[in-house]
Amino acid sequence: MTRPKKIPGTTVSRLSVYVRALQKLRNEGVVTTSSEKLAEQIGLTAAQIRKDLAYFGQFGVPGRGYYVENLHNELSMILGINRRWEVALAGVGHLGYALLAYNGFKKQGFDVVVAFDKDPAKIGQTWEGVKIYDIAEARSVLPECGAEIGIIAVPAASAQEACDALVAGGLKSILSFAPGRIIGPPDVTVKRVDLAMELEWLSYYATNVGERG
Amino acid sequence: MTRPKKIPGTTVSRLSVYVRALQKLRNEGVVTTSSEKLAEQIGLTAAQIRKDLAYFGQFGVPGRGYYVENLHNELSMILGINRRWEVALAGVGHLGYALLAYNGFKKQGFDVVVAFDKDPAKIGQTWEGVKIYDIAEARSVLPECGAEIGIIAVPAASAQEACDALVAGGLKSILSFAPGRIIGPPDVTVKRVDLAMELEWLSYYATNVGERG
DNA sequence: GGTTATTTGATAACTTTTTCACATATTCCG
DNA sequence: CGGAATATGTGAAAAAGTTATCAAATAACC
Repeated sequence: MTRPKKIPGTTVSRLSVYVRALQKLRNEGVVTTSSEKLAEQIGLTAAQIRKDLAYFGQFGVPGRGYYVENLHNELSMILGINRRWEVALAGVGHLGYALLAYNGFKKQGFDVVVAFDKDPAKIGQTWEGVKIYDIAEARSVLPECGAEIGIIAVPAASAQEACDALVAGGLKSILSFAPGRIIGPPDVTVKRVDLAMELEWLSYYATNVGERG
Repeated sequence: MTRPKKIPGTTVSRLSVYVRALQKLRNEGVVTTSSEKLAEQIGLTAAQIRKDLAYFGQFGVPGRGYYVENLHNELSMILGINRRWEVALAGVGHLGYALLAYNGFKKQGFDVVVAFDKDPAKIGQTWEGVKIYDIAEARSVLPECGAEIGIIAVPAASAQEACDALVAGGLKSILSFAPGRIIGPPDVTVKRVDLAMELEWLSYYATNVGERG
């Protein structure tokens, strides 16, 4: 019903930014804002914001702007973050543990409820209230614990295996921190974050000064 | 000299992907490849790859393709990763420690050589061979240790302060993992990675099934 | 050594995304 | 209650980015 046109991925990304900005305003007790003010707060253009919102409906009041609380609720609903998401974590190395303990996830409604690893020394333990299972058990464990999103934080060499295991457990949304390509079935969304690549981006702009900044 | 046109950011991002793919081929002993083969390996179109490369020069041989080693070297040079980068880390919490210990950075030539924190219990210690200083000392410590890139892994509330400290120490390239906007001087490049936002992206596509995947 | 098969690099066509501009709707204020 | 001010939503224009096409260049083969 809320899908008359195809939504650009860039718009979806910005939706998160809008929600954050609105969260901040809401905490500060601000009742209304405008595309102009939001744009300045975020560092975008007002037209961009209005265009993005227009994909999903009409949320503003001409002459007045947007009601912060209302817009925040609407966008949260669109993003699907007006609820709690249970998350499964594959890989409890340094990075995995950091993600397990990361408050930013909980704060946004993402709860790691189960973890997997290959290391026998870790399997069976409970870290930060989260029990660690053998990744080979993902298929049987996952359906019971309600997790819908998976995070892969294993070394590149095991990433595809971890992905396969999570998919076998029924997950359809996966965020991978492993370098390298991971291939899943067409009905599974895999999003990658490559930390080293982000640094390479900086390296480029530091090397070719003047291109930007 | 290698800057006749303005390079799209998307192209720069893909450059990293190309370098990774070429690294892999090189390790496998492959001598030549083609835009077609690379495209299939990566999951792009051949035209896209040729277009991207065309921004920087001519690297291929008609009728033959690209010499893997040569192209890898050329692109590494363009990205500025044909050298070692020394990195300063602000924030040695869970995430900071994970980044400190992350092998993926070292593998790509990024070396964390110094760390900062506010916690008196950590200041003065050495973790993973990296000494931890008071963030307030960044201004004096940084110029001596040669770091050119900074990574911010502190809570959102301290992020701007950490950024200011790194900038005061002379850094011009900063990667921030803190949620929220960070503002630096115009000559400083700040790149953000917001982990929770990546999950929200998944949340959107999981909620609005059919939009993608 | 010439002919055929490849594959590039460049240009053109197309698509997507962003910006602009304004008519329209609503509030605010006297 | 009416007029001025404000800010939305949208259609059109501009810009950016992607895909398709093809002539030119090189290599492989006979």
